[in-house]
Amino acid sequence: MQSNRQKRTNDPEGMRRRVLDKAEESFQARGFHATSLGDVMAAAAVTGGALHHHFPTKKALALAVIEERVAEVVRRTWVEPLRSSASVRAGVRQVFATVADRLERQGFVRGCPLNNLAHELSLADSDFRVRLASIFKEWRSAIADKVRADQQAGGEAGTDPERFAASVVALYSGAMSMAKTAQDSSLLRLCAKELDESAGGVLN
Amino acid sequence: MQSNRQKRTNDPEGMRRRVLDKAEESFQARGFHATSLGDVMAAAAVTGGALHHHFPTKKALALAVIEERVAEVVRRTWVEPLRSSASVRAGVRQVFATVADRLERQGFVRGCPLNNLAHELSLADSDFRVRLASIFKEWRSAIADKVRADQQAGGEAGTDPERFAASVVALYSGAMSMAKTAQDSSLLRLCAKELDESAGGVLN
DNA sequence: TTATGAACAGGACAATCACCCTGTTTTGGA
DNA sequence: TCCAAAACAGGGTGATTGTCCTGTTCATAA
Repeated sequence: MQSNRQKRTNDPEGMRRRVLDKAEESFQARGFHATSLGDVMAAAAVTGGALHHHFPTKKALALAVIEERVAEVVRRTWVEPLRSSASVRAGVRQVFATVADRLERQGFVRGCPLNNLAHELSLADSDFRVRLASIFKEWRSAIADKVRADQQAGGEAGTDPERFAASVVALYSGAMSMAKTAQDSSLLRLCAKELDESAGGVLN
Repeated sequence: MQSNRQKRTNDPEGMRRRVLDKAEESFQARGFHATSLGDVMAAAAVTGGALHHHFPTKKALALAVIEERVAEVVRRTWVEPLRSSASVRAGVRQVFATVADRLERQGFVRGCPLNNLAHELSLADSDFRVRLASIFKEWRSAIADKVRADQQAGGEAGTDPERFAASVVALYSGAMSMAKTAQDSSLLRLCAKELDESAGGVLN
Protein backbone atom coordinates (compact mmCIF):
# COMPACT_ATOMS: atom_id res chain seq x y z
CA MET A 1 0.00 0.00 0.00
CA GLN A 2 2.98 2.24 0.25
CA SER A 3 5.11 1.11 -2.68
CA ASN A 4 2.77 1.97 -5.52
CA ARG A 5 1.98 5.43 -4.35
CA GLN A 6 -0.33 6.40 -7.16
CA LYS A 7 -2.57 9.29 -6.34
CA ARG A 8 -6.27 8.69 -6.31
CA THR A 9 -8.07 10.75 -8.90
CA ASN A 10 -11.59 11.67 -8.00
CA ASP A 11 -13.72 11.24 -11.11
CA PRO A 12 -17.34 11.02 -10.01
CA GLU A 13 -18.88 11.21 -13.48
CA GLY A 14 -16.43 8.72 -14.93
CA MET A 15 -16.86 6.26 -12.11
CA ARG A 16 -20.62 6.59 -12.27
CA ARG A 17 -20.50 5.97 -15.99
CA ARG A 18 -18.29 2.91 -15.63
CA VAL A 19 -20.63 1.42 -13.05
CA LEU A 20 -23.62 2.13 -15.25
CA ASP A 21 -21.86 0.56 -18.24
CA LYS A 22 -21.20 -2.70 -16.48
CA ALA A 23 -24.53 -2.78 -14.70
CA GLU A 24 -26.38 -2.29 -17.97
CA GLU A 25 -24.30 -4.97 -19.62
CA SER A 26 -24.87 -7.52 -16.88
CA PHE A 27 -28.53 -6.70 -16.41
CA GLN A 28 -29.07 -7.34 -20.10
CA ALA A 29 -26.92 -10.44 -20.32
CA ARG A 30 -27.88 -12.11 -17.05
CA GLY A 31 -30.84 -10.17 -15.75
CA PHE A 32 -31.33 -7.97 -12.71
CA HIS A 33 -31.74 -10.64 -10.07
CA ALA A 34 -28.97 -12.82 -11.46
CA THR A 35 -26.54 -9.92 -11.31
CA SER A 36 -24.86 -9.35 -7.98
CA LEU A 37 -23.39 -6.04 -6.97
CA GLY A 38 -20.16 -7.95 -6.55
CA ASP A 39 -20.30 -8.75 -10.25
CA VAL A 40 -20.75 -5.09 -11.09
CA MET A 41 -18.02 -4.00 -8.70
CA ALA A 42 -15.56 -6.48 -10.19
CA ALA A 43 -16.43 -5.66 -13.79
CA ALA A 44 -16.27 -1.91 -13.25
CA ALA A 45 -13.28 -2.19 -10.94
CA VAL A 46 -14.87 -0.09 -8.22
CA THR A 47 -15.10 -0.66 -4.49
CA GLY A 48 -18.23 -1.18 -2.48
CA GLY A 49 -17.88 2.23 -0.95
CA ALA A 50 -17.78 3.94 -4.31
CA LEU A 51 -20.71 1.96 -5.65
CA HIS A 52 -22.78 2.67 -2.58
CA HIS A 53 -21.87 6.35 -2.76
CA HIS A 54 -23.31 6.76 -6.25
CA PHE A 55 -26.12 4.22 -5.97
CA PRO A 56 -27.40 3.69 -2.42
CA THR A 57 -29.34 0.55 -3.34
CA LYS A 58 -29.46 -1.99 -6.12
CA LYS A 59 -32.88 -0.68 -7.02
CA ALA A 60 -31.47 2.82 -7.46
CA LEU A 61 -28.83 1.39 -9.77
CA ALA A 62 -31.47 -0.36 -11.85
CA LEU A 63 -33.59 2.77 -12.06
CA ALA A 64 -30.57 4.69 -13.33
CA VAL A 65 -29.90 2.01 -15.93
CA ILE A 66 -33.51 2.20 -17.06
CA GLU A 67 -33.74 5.97 -17.26
CA GLU A 68 -30.28 6.78 -18.53
CA ARG A 69 -29.47 3.78 -20.69
CA VAL A 70 -32.52 1.79 -21.75
CA ALA A 71 -34.49 4.91 -22.60
CA GLU A 72 -31.54 6.19 -24.58
CA VAL A 73 -31.26 3.00 -26.58
CA VAL A 74 -34.89 3.29 -27.60
CA ARG A 75 -34.43 6.93 -28.58
CA ARG A 76 -31.29 6.23 -30.55
CA THR A 77 -32.68 3.13 -32.24
CA TRP A 78 -36.24 4.23 -32.91
CA VAL A 79 -37.19 7.79 -32.09
CA GLU A 80 -34.38 9.61 -33.86
CA PRO A 81 -34.19 7.43 -36.99
CA LEU A 82 -37.94 7.77 -37.39
CA ARG A 83 -37.78 11.54 -37.15
CA SER A 84 -35.39 11.75 -40.07
CA SER A 85 -37.03 9.16 -42.27
CA ALA A 86 -39.06 9.82 -45.39
CA SER A 87 -42.16 8.09 -44.04
CA VAL A 88 -43.28 5.85 -41.20
CA ARG A 89 -43.19 2.77 -43.36
CA ALA A 90 -39.73 3.56 -44.65
CA GLY A 91 -38.48 4.41 -41.18
CA VAL A 92 -39.85 1.30 -39.57
CA ARG A 93 -38.50 -0.88 -42.34
CA GLN A 94 -35.12 0.76 -41.96
CA VAL A 95 -34.98 0.20 -38.19
CA PHE A 96 -35.87 -3.46 -38.55
CA ALA A 97 -33.17 -3.87 -41.19
CA THR A 98 -30.55 -2.01 -39.19
CA VAL A 99 -31.15 -4.08 -36.09
CA ALA A 100 -31.21 -7.35 -38.03
CA ASP A 101 -27.93 -6.42 -39.70
CA ARG A 102 -26.32 -5.74 -36.35
CA LEU A 103 -27.57 -9.02 -34.90
CA GLU A 104 -26.22 -11.00 -37.82
CA ARG A 105 -22.89 -9.29 -37.56
CA GLN A 106 -22.47 -9.95 -33.86
CA GLY A 107 -23.66 -13.52 -34.15
CA PHE A 108 -25.97 -13.70 -31.17
CA VAL A 109 -29.23 -12.14 -29.99
CA ARG A 110 -29.34 -10.44 -26.63
CA GLY A 111 -32.91 -9.21 -27.06
CA CYS A 112 -34.58 -5.84 -26.74
CA PRO A 113 -33.12 -3.98 -23.75
CA LEU A 114 -36.48 -2.54 -22.81
CA ASN A 115 -38.38 -5.81 -23.04
CA ASN A 116 -35.66 -7.69 -21.23
CA LEU A 117 -35.97 -5.52 -18.14
CA ALA A 118 -39.71 -4.98 -18.50
CA HIS A 119 -40.46 -8.68 -18.24
CA GLU A 120 -38.36 -9.19 -15.14
CA LEU A 121 -39.16 -6.02 -13.26
CA SER A 122 -42.65 -4.86 -14.21
CA LEU A 123 -44.44 -7.02 -11.69
CA ALA A 124 -41.71 -6.81 -9.09
CA ASP A 125 -41.88 -3.11 -8.32
CA SER A 126 -44.26 -0.35 -9.28
CA ASP A 127 -41.45 2.21 -9.62
CA PHE A 128 -39.82 0.02 -12.21
CA ARG A 129 -43.05 -0.65 -14.00
CA VAL A 130 -44.12 2.98 -14.32
CA ARG A 131 -40.81 4.07 -15.77
CA LEU A 132 -40.61 1.16 -18.16
CA ALA A 133 -44.18 1.84 -19.29
CA SER A 134 -43.33 5.44 -20.04
CA ILE A 135 -40.50 4.33 -22.30
CA PHE A 136 -42.92 2.09 -24.18
CA LYS A 137 -45.23 5.07 -24.44
CA GLU A 138 -42.50 7.30 -25.82
CA TRP A 139 -41.63 4.64 -28.34
CA ARG A 140 -45.21 4.32 -29.52
CA SER A 141 -45.67 8.09 -29.63
CA ALA A 142 -42.70 8.50 -31.94
CA ILE A 143 -44.31 6.13 -34.41
CA ALA A 144 -47.79 7.55 -34.07
CA ASP A 145 -46.48 11.08 -34.52
CA LYS A 146 -44.78 10.04 -37.72
CA VAL A 147 -48.00 8.51 -39.00
CA ARG A 148 -49.79 11.79 -38.34
CA ALA A 149 -47.03 13.68 -40.10
CA ASP A 150 -47.44 11.42 -43.12
CA GLN A 151 -51.16 12.02 -43.04
CA GLN A 152 -50.61 15.78 -43.00
CA ALA A 153 -48.61 15.22 -46.16
CA GLY A 154 -51.47 13.33 -47.74
CA GLY A 155 -50.41 9.74 -47.09
CA GLU A 156 -51.36 6.91 -44.76
CA ALA A 157 -55.06 7.41 -45.27
CA GLY A 158 -57.08 5.09 -43.12
CA THR A 159 -54.23 4.28 -40.79
CA ASP A 160 -55.00 4.63 -37.09
CA PRO A 161 -51.82 6.20 -35.66
CA GLU A 162 -52.01 4.75 -32.16
CA ARG A 163 -53.07 1.36 -33.37
CA PHE A 164 -50.36 1.17 -35.96
CA ALA A 165 -47.76 2.35 -33.46
CA ALA A 166 -48.77 -0.22 -30.86
CA SER A 167 -48.71 -2.95 -33.48
CA VAL A 168 -45.25 -2.05 -34.75
CA VAL A 169 -43.84 -2.00 -31.23
CA ALA A 170 -45.58 -5.27 -30.44
CA LEU A 171 -44.37 -6.94 -33.61
CA TYR A 172 -40.82 -5.83 -33.02
CA SER A 173 -40.85 -6.76 -29.34
CA GLY A 174 -42.29 -10.18 -30.02
CA ALA A 175 -40.04 -10.87 -32.97
CA MET A 176 -37.01 -9.95 -30.88
CA SER A 177 -38.26 -12.15 -28.08
CA MET A 178 -38.48 -15.12 -30.40
CA ALA A 179 -35.15 -14.30 -32.00
CA LYS A 180 -33.55 -14.21 -28.57
CA THR A 181 -35.03 -17.51 -27.49
CA ALA A 182 -34.21 -19.25 -30.77
CA GLN A 183 -30.94 -17.32 -31.16
CA ASP A 184 -32.02 -16.76 -34.74
CA SER A 185 -32.21 -13.24 -36.09
CA SER A 186 -33.99 -14.33 -39.26
CA LEU A 187 -37.26 -14.20 -37.32
CA LEU A 188 -36.84 -10.46 -37.17
CA ARG A 189 -36.54 -10.21 -40.94
CA LEU A 190 -39.52 -12.49 -41.39
CA CYS A 191 -41.74 -10.22 -39.33
CA ALA A 192 -40.39 -7.14 -41.04
CA LYS A 193 -41.37 -8.57 -44.39
CA GLU A 194 -44.88 -9.26 -43.17
CA LEU A 195 -45.18 -5.63 -42.11
CA ASP A 196 -44.06 -4.46 -45.53
CA GLU A 197 -46.42 -6.55 -47.55
CA SER A 198 -49.41 -6.13 -45.30
CA ALA A 199 -49.30 -2.45 -46.21
CA GLY A 200 -51.45 -3.44 -49.11
CA GLY A 201 -49.49 -1.68 -51.78
CA VAL A 202 -46.33 -0.10 -53.00
CA LEU A 203 -45.88 2.60 -50.43
CA ASN A 204 -42.53 4.18 -50.01
CA MET B 1 -45.69 -34.09 17.71
CA GLN B 2 -47.43 -36.84 19.61
CA SER B 3 -50.89 -35.40 20.18
CA ASN B 4 -52.01 -35.03 16.58
CA ARG B 5 -51.01 -38.45 15.50
CA GLN B 6 -52.24 -38.22 11.94
CA LYS B 7 -50.79 -40.78 9.69
CA ARG B 8 -48.69 -39.59 6.84
CA THR B 9 -50.21 -40.37 3.49
CA ASN B 10 -47.72 -40.85 0.72
CA ASP B 11 -49.03 -39.10 -2.36
CA PRO B 12 -46.14 -38.60 -4.76
CA GLU B 13 -48.16 -37.39 -7.72
CA GLY B 14 -50.24 -35.04 -5.60
CA MET B 15 -47.25 -33.57 -3.83
CA ARG B 16 -45.41 -33.16 -7.10
CA ARG B 17 -48.41 -31.42 -8.56
CA ARG B 18 -48.78 -29.05 -5.60
CA VAL B 19 -45.12 -28.10 -5.83
CA LEU B 20 -45.44 -27.53 -9.56
CA ASP B 21 -48.57 -25.42 -9.02
CA LYS B 22 -46.90 -23.06 -6.60
CA ALA B 23 -43.63 -22.96 -8.47
CA GLU B 24 -45.38 -22.04 -11.68
CA GLU B 25 -47.38 -19.38 -9.89
CA SER B 26 -44.37 -17.79 -8.26
CA PHE B 27 -42.14 -18.05 -11.30
CA GLN B 28 -44.77 -16.17 -13.28
CA ALA B 29 -45.55 -13.60 -10.63
CA ARG B 30 -42.04 -12.92 -9.34
CA GLY B 31 -39.72 -14.64 -11.78
CA PHE B 32 -37.36 -17.57 -11.44
CA HIS B 33 -34.48 -15.86 -9.68
CA ALA B 34 -36.73 -13.87 -7.38
CA THR B 35 -38.45 -17.06 -6.23
CA SER B 36 -36.70 -18.97 -3.48
CA LEU B 37 -37.25 -22.63 -2.84
CA GLY B 38 -38.34 -21.56 0.60
CA ASP B 39 -41.16 -19.60 -0.99
CA VAL B 40 -42.27 -22.65 -2.93
CA MET B 41 -41.99 -24.90 0.12
CA ALA B 42 -44.09 -22.59 2.21
CA ALA B 43 -46.74 -22.03 -0.46
CA ALA B 44 -47.04 -25.71 -1.28
CA ALA B 45 -46.73 -26.75 2.36
CA VAL B 46 -44.00 -29.26 1.68
CA THR B 47 -40.73 -29.89 3.44
CA GLY B 48 -37.28 -29.46 2.00
CA GLY B 49 -36.81 -33.19 1.90
CA ALA B 50 -39.94 -33.73 -0.15
CA LEU B 51 -39.12 -30.95 -2.56
CA HIS B 52 -35.60 -32.20 -3.03
CA HIS B 53 -36.87 -35.74 -3.54
CA HIS B 54 -39.05 -34.78 -6.50
CA PHE B 55 -36.84 -31.99 -7.88
CA PRO B 56 -33.13 -32.41 -7.10
CA THR B 57 -32.27 -28.86 -8.14
CA LYS B 58 -34.02 -25.57 -8.73
CA LYS B 59 -33.17 -25.90 -12.39
CA ALA B 60 -34.93 -29.27 -12.54
CA LEU B 61 -37.99 -27.66 -11.01
CA ALA B 62 -37.95 -24.91 -13.60
CA LEU B 63 -37.55 -27.37 -16.45
CA ALA B 64 -40.56 -29.27 -15.17
CA VAL B 65 -42.59 -26.07 -14.99
CA ILE B 66 -41.60 -25.22 -18.55
CA GLU B 67 -42.32 -28.62 -20.04
CA GLU B 68 -45.38 -29.60 -18.05
CA ARG B 69 -47.04 -26.26 -17.46
CA VAL B 70 -45.91 -23.52 -19.82
CA ALA B 71 -46.08 -25.81 -22.84
CA GLU B 72 -49.55 -26.89 -21.76
CA VAL B 73 -50.77 -23.31 -21.45
CA VAL B 74 -49.68 -22.62 -25.01
CA ARG B 75 -51.38 -25.76 -26.25
CA ARG B 76 -54.58 -25.04 -24.39
CA THR B 77 -54.66 -21.36 -25.33
CA TRP B 78 -53.46 -21.53 -28.91
CA VAL B 79 -52.92 -24.94 -30.47
CA GLU B 80 -56.22 -26.58 -29.57
CA PRO B 81 -58.51 -23.57 -30.19
CA LEU B 82 -56.86 -23.08 -33.57
CA ARG B 83 -57.43 -26.68 -34.54
CA SER B 84 -61.15 -26.38 -34.02
CA SER B 85 -61.62 -22.96 -35.58
CA ALA B 86 -63.19 -22.20 -38.93
CA SER B 87 -60.09 -20.48 -40.28
CA VAL B 88 -56.74 -19.12 -39.14
CA ARG B 89 -58.02 -15.58 -39.11
CA ALA B 90 -61.09 -16.50 -37.12
CA GLY B 91 -59.07 -18.64 -34.73
CA VAL B 92 -56.44 -16.01 -34.09
CA ARG B 93 -59.06 -13.33 -33.59
CA GLN B 94 -60.89 -15.60 -31.16
CA VAL B 95 -57.78 -16.32 -29.09
CA PHE B 96 -56.93 -12.63 -28.81
CA ALA B 97 -60.48 -11.89 -27.71
CA THR B 98 -60.60 -14.73 -25.20
CA VAL B 99 -57.35 -13.70 -23.58
CA ALA B 100 -58.33 -10.03 -23.51
CA ASP B 101 -61.63 -10.93 -21.89
CA ARG B 102 -59.89 -12.92 -19.20
CA LEU B 103 -57.43 -10.14 -18.50
CA GLU B 104 -60.20 -7.60 -18.13
CA ARG B 105 -62.11 -9.86 -15.82
CA GLN B 106 -59.18 -10.51 -13.52
CA GLY B 107 -58.13 -6.87 -13.48
CA PHE B 108 -54.40 -7.26 -13.92
CA VAL B 109 -51.95 -8.51 -16.52
CA ARG B 110 -49.43 -11.15 -15.58
CA GLY B 111 -48.06 -11.51 -19.11
CA CYS B 112 -47.52 -14.44 -21.41
CA PRO B 113 -46.20 -17.40 -19.40
CA LEU B 114 -43.85 -18.44 -22.18
CA ASN B 115 -42.42 -15.00 -22.80
CA ASN B 116 -42.07 -14.32 -19.10
CA LEU B 117 -39.75 -17.26 -18.59
CA ALA B 118 -38.12 -16.98 -22.00
CA HIS B 119 -36.83 -13.49 -21.31
CA GLU B 120 -35.33 -14.39 -17.96
CA LEU B 121 -33.93 -17.82 -18.76
CA SER B 122 -33.04 -17.95 -22.45
CA LEU B 123 -29.61 -16.43 -22.03
CA ALA B 124 -29.00 -17.96 -18.62
CA ASP B 125 -28.93 -21.60 -19.60
CA SER B 126 -28.92 -23.43 -22.89
CA ASP B 127 -31.17 -26.21 -21.58
CA PHE B 128 -33.80 -23.64 -20.74
CA ARG B 129 -33.38 -21.85 -24.03
CA VAL B 130 -33.74 -24.93 -26.21
CA ARG B 131 -36.92 -26.08 -24.54
CA LEU B 132 -38.46 -22.64 -24.57
CA ALA B 133 -37.56 -22.27 -28.24
CA SER B 134 -39.28 -25.53 -29.06
CA ILE B 135 -42.48 -24.27 -27.45
CA PHE B 136 -42.31 -21.15 -29.59
CA LYS B 137 -41.79 -23.42 -32.58
CA GLU B 138 -44.81 -25.56 -31.70
CA TRP B 139 -46.87 -22.41 -31.32
CA ARG B 140 -45.85 -21.10 -34.73
CA SER B 141 -46.35 -24.49 -36.37
CA ALA B 142 -49.93 -24.66 -35.14
CA ILE B 143 -50.67 -21.37 -36.86
CA ALA B 144 -48.74 -22.19 -40.02
CA ASP B 145 -50.46 -25.55 -40.30
CA LYS B 146 -53.83 -23.86 -40.08
CA VAL B 147 -52.85 -21.45 -42.84
CA ARG B 148 -51.92 -24.37 -45.04
CA ALA B 149 -55.21 -26.07 -44.21
CA ASP B 150 -57.06 -22.93 -45.25
CA GLN B 151 -55.07 -22.85 -48.46
CA GLN B 152 -56.01 -26.45 -49.20
CA ALA B 153 -59.60 -25.26 -48.87
CA GLY B 154 -59.00 -22.49 -51.37
CA GLY B 155 -58.40 -19.56 -49.03
CA GLU B 156 -55.47 -17.49 -47.79
CA ALA B 157 -53.97 -17.14 -51.24
CA GLY B 158 -50.68 -15.30 -51.15
CA THR B 159 -50.18 -15.82 -47.43
CA ASP B 160 -46.80 -17.20 -46.41
CA PRO B 161 -47.63 -19.70 -43.65
CA GLU B 162 -44.39 -19.44 -41.70
CA ARG B 163 -44.20 -15.70 -42.06
CA PHE B 164 -47.78 -15.18 -40.98
CA ALA B 165 -47.34 -17.54 -38.04
CA ALA B 166 -44.21 -15.81 -36.81
CA SER B 167 -45.90 -12.44 -37.12
CA VAL B 168 -48.97 -13.49 -35.18
CA VAL B 169 -46.86 -14.92 -32.36
CA ALA B 170 -44.69 -11.82 -32.38
CA LEU B 171 -47.64 -9.46 -32.36
CA TYR B 172 -49.28 -11.33 -29.50
CA SER B 173 -46.08 -11.63 -27.49
CA GLY B 174 -45.25 -7.98 -27.89
CA ALA B 175 -48.77 -6.80 -27.21
CA MET B 176 -48.85 -8.86 -24.04
CA SER B 177 -45.48 -7.50 -23.04
CA MET B 178 -46.75 -3.95 -23.36
CA ALA B 179 -50.00 -4.79 -21.65
CA LYS B 180 -48.09 -6.27 -18.74
CA THR B 181 -45.80 -3.28 -18.38
CA ALA B 182 -48.61 -0.76 -18.70
CA GLN B 183 -51.05 -3.00 -16.82
CA ASP B 184 -53.49 -2.19 -19.59
CA SER B 185 -55.15 -5.01 -21.50
CA SER B 186 -56.58 -2.64 -24.12
CA LEU B 187 -53.24 -2.80 -25.93
CA LEU B 188 -54.02 -6.41 -26.71
CA ARG B 189 -57.32 -5.47 -28.31
CA LEU B 190 -55.66 -2.68 -30.25
CA CYS B 191 -53.16 -5.05 -31.83
CA ALA B 192 -55.86 -7.62 -32.52
CA LYS B 193 -57.82 -5.03 -34.42
CA GLU B 194 -54.80 -4.16 -36.52
CA LEU B 195 -54.41 -7.80 -37.43
CA ASP B 196 -58.05 -7.98 -38.50
CA GLU B 197 -58.04 -4.96 -40.73
CA SER B 198 -54.64 -5.55 -42.26
CA ALA B 199 -56.13 -8.70 -43.75
CA GLY B 200 -57.20 -6.45 -46.54
CA GLY B 201 -60.78 -7.54 -46.70
CA VAL B 202 -63.78 -9.20 -45.18
CA LEU B 203 -62.41 -12.64 -44.53
CA ASN B 204 -64.15 -14.90 -42.17
C1' DT C 1 -3.35 27.53 4.14
C1' DT C 2 -7.37 25.63 5.95
C1' DA C 3 -11.59 23.58 6.56
C1' DT C 4 -15.69 21.30 4.97
C1' DG C 5 -18.04 18.09 2.43
C1' DA C 6 -17.88 15.05 -1.44
C1' DA C 7 -15.52 10.96 -3.21
C1' DC C 8 -13.77 6.77 -2.31
C1' DA C 9 -11.62 2.46 0.29
C1' DG C 10 -12.46 -1.77 2.41
C1' DG C 11 -14.07 -4.69 5.73
C1' DA C 12 -18.12 -6.34 8.64
C1' DC C 13 -22.69 -7.91 9.07
C1' DA C 14 -27.03 -10.32 9.26
C1' DA C 15 -29.99 -12.44 6.22
C1' DT C 16 -30.90 -15.54 2.69
C1' DC C 17 -30.16 -19.06 -0.41
C1' DA C 18 -29.76 -23.75 -2.70
C1' DC C 19 -28.34 -27.93 -1.57
C1' DC C 20 -27.24 -31.90 1.23
C1' DC C 21 -27.46 -35.32 4.92
C1' DT C 22 -29.30 -38.37 8.21
C1' DG C 23 -33.11 -40.52 9.91
C1' DT C 24 -38.05 -42.09 9.80
C1' DT C 25 -42.29 -43.63 7.70
C1' DT C 26 -44.87 -45.67 4.05
C1' DT C 27 -45.55 -48.74 0.19
C1' DG C 28 -45.67 -52.77 -2.57
C1' DG C 29 -43.84 -57.01 -4.12
C1' DA C 30 -41.73 -61.58 -2.81
C1' DT D 1 -44.62 -61.48 7.05
C1' DC D 2 -40.61 -59.28 5.59
C1' DC D 3 -37.71 -56.26 3.31
C1' DA D 4 -35.91 -53.14 -0.02
C1' DA D 5 -36.87 -49.00 -2.10
C1' DA D 6 -39.52 -45.00 -2.52
C1' DA D 7 -41.50 -41.04 -0.05
C1' DC D 8 -41.00 -37.78 3.18
C1' DA D 9 -39.25 -35.00 7.58
C1' DG D 10 -36.26 -31.58 9.21
C1' DG D 11 -32.19 -29.60 10.52
C1' DG D 12 -27.50 -28.22 9.02
C1' DT D 13 -23.99 -25.83 6.11
C1' DG D 14 -21.09 -23.21 3.26
C1' DA D 15 -21.46 -19.76 0.09
C1' DT D 16 -23.41 -15.58 -1.50
C1' DT D 17 -25.89 -11.43 -1.13
C1' DG D 18 -27.22 -6.37 -0.32
C1' DT D 19 -26.30 -3.03 2.80
C1' DC D 20 -23.94 -0.46 6.17
C1' DC D 21 -20.09 1.52 8.78
C1' DT D 22 -15.84 3.58 9.92
C1' DG D 23 -12.00 5.64 8.05
C1' DT D 24 -9.08 8.08 4.57
C1' DT D 25 -8.20 10.99 0.58
C1' DC D 26 -9.39 14.49 -2.65
C1' DA D 27 -11.48 18.90 -4.39
C1' DT D 28 -13.03 23.50 -3.71
C1' DA D 29 -14.21 27.76 -1.67
C1' DA D 30 -12.95 31.14 1.77
